[in-house]
Amino acid sequence: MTNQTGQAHSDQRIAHLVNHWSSTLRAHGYRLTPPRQVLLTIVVTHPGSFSSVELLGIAQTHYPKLGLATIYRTLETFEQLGVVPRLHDTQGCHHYMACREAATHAPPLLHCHSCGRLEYLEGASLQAFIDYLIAQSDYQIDQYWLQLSGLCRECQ
Amino acid sequence: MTNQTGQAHSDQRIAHLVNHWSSTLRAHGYRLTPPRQVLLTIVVTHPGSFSSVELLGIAQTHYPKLGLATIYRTLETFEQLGVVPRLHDTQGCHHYMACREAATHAPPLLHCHSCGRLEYLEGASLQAFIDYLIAQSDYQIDQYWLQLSGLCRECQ
DNA sequence: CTATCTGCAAACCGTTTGCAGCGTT
DNA sequence: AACGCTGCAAACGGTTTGCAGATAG
Repeated sequence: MTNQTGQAHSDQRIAHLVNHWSSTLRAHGYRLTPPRQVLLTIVVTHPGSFSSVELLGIAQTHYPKLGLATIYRTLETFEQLGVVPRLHDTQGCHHYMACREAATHAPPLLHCHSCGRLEYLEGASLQAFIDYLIAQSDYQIDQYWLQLSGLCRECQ
Repeated sequence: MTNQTGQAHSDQRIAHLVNHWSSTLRAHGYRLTPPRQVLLTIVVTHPGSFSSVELLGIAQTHYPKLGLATIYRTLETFEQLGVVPRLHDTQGCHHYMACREAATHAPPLLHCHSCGRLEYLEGASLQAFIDYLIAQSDYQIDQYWLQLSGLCRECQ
């Protein structure tokens, strides 16, 4: 789906996303610096999840003097703007990330151990089920986290 | 449900759990040392989730010279034996824990921000739904994580 | 020109490990 | 009496922070 007919498509799509998020950055008063451009492009391009250090490695092939502190600071603003969700998340957790079109909250994720591929699970039945769970519990739920891990079709 | 008619019940239940897990420890060749007894009782008694440092604090009121290293080491064996599940977990994550009757894998959890209460979500519909999701995806799922956070009835 | 952003290096904080002595079995 | 377990303190690794110079707007 990505490599046979779709290379040009994919490039367009990436360019579109980079544009979109660049505008968002600007709209929120952030400057569009080289480090941010580099990181934005990587994050939008990268197919799987990655850690801060992996991201640093990739980024430095494009922009050698980039440092870890910038990775963390940038990732934080990206996360706030919805460019990137955090895996596991909340209270002291960290690590993997991946890109997405537009998000307010982290949707359920499918994650492959082997190749790092990361996909979003979407669909009415899922949301309906979560809603059902929330209704069933007498909790006032403000955030949930569902993540399934295993091997994707190709890695099996 | 816990405090009006149930105090004696609850005490019995706790004693039973402590016994049960003590036997399990012995059966696996672990010694029943004071630190382990103290930690086991706390973990079984404590209503909500807790971090390693919180656990240290509680434990030291019973056994002052207990150190953090022991907390971590004990928590690890407790986790392996199924005494305690880990919140968030996998690949570098850490933090909260809570007690449970018997477990092979972490079941879905309901977590209250405010009081730290932690409950297990169980029921056929949930498992059925997870199975459905797993079947739907073309992934070979070997682990999943579902956690809902919010305010419990009392804290709302 | 100014305020934001960056790289560098040091500080931090939760967790792990090495080791010598202690205590369960 | 022996071996597993513990406390202490040092090491570790990921993340954050302070600061002075660089640069987008």
